[in-house]
Parts: sequence; structure tokens; C-alpha cells
Amino acid sequence: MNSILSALAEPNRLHIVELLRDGPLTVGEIADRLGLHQPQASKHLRVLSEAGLVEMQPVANRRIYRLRPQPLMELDAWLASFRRIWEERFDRLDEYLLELQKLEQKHDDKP
Amino acid sequence: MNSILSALAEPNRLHIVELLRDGPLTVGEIADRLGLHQPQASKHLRVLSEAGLVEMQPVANRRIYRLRPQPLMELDAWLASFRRIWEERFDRLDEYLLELQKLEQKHDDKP
DNA sequence: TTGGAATATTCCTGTCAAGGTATATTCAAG
DNA sequence: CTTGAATATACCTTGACAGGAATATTCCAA
Repeated sequence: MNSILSALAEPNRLHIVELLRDGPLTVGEIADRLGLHQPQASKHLRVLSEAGLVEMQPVANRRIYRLRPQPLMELDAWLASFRRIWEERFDRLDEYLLELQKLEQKHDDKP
Repeated sequence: MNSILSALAEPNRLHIVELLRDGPLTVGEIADRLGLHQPQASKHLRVLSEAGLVEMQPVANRRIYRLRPQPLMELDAWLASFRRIWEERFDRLDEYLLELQKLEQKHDDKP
């Protein structure tokens, strides 16, 4: 979960993932479209690869990179656990304020 | 989108967000549960706040922090654009290989 | 078999962010 | 008004990471 998020947190890498959403690409094409030098593209792809976000298939000289769905599915599952917050307007602030108040009162009790 | 991801990429901050999923908390409580010093907790909350992931309401001495759904909804929407990839087993690798082959042939044509 | 294209790796450097510590601020209670 | 609790901020140091440039590797074609 964490390696996924930090992989996606880098703007160029996020951009790469978005590029690959439309289909596989070679390193050179990715570097071109992002205006990156080839080594930086390779390095970003390495990070994405270690996070499991992409996989590579060599074809002669080139390396074709494509998305792997699993990490995105994990992220989706994680997000799902928050969905009630916006679907049910789940808040609990009032509840929490009451609890705080109770704690204050207990604190005031002299034993 | 980017500030959201980099905010969540830090393990302690991800943890804070998960804590707040169950309801609002004060800075001190958050620091306690994560085993953080109070200043670090405040700093992480600042980052989360700037990313719009949390909001704060002062109550006397304390600051109560709670989740804000919107950024998580944005993340969800972004993820949605990838959902076809794993729902339809969308791949396009074969397509792409064919395209590559065509390019090779064109490259071989002597004008 | 030699050359050039495509890619990965290495080394260097600068920047940024996180933790630690000290301090400032605000508030309630006595 | 003073004290202590809760929180935010500032400053410093250190480690991680991204970009740049050079180089190694692999493969195809002539």
C-alpha cells in the first residue's frame, strides 16, 4: 500500500501510469511523451515496477511496459473502507464533543 | 491529485487518515496512538490539512481534526478511470505488438 | 563483425522533507 | 495573575530521492 502510494506520488510516474492506461508503451515512447531523458524514464519505470504497478516484456531491443491492475485494485479496496464517510455523511463530530465533555466532568470529580 | 497522493505516501500520515476514519480526534490523541511526539503530529496534520484531507475545529485548548471526504472522492474518481483495465481484462498488448511490426515494415521500405 | 539504436545502470550533486528539540501561543482553572 | 496543559512554529541536522551525464549492455542490420 505504501510503496504504491509513494510510487504514484511522483508527478512523472503518475503521468506514466496515466499514459499506460491507454495501452502498453516502450521506454522511448514514454520518455518522448513526457519530455524526459531516457535514463530518468527507465528509473521511474523501475520504481513503478518494484511497486508492482507495471510489468515489462522484452521484444528484441525494446522493453514494452504495461499496467498491472492488482495494485490499483488494492488502492480501490482501501478507498472502499472510506466510502461510507461520504455516502452516509458519516461524521461523529457531535458524538465526539459529547465524549470530550464527559471526560471533563469526570476530571472535575473530586474523589 | 498530486498533493493528495504525496500526503498519503507518508506512513504516519496514512495512519492518521485511517485513525480518523473512525471519527474525529485531537492532536494529542493522534500523537499518542501513533507513538509520535506532539510536534511531528502537528506537522503531519498541517500537510494533511493543506491537501484538504482533514479539517480542524478548535475547542478551547484543543484542536479537533476530522476527515474531509472530497479528496478521497477525487482519488476514487481517478481510480475509476482505470477500472475497465481490470474489469474487462483490457490489455492491448497484442494490438501494440502488431503496431510495432507495422512500423518496422514501413521502416524497411526504401523510397 | 561492426555500428548504431534502445535500454539499464552508475556516479554525482542539489533539494526537500522528516524527526528532534526548544520555544511561542492560547486557554482554563485556581 | 499565575500556572500548567494543549498545540503550533522555528531551527537544525540528516537521509532519501530526482535529475544530469557518462557508460555498460543487448540486439538487429548491413
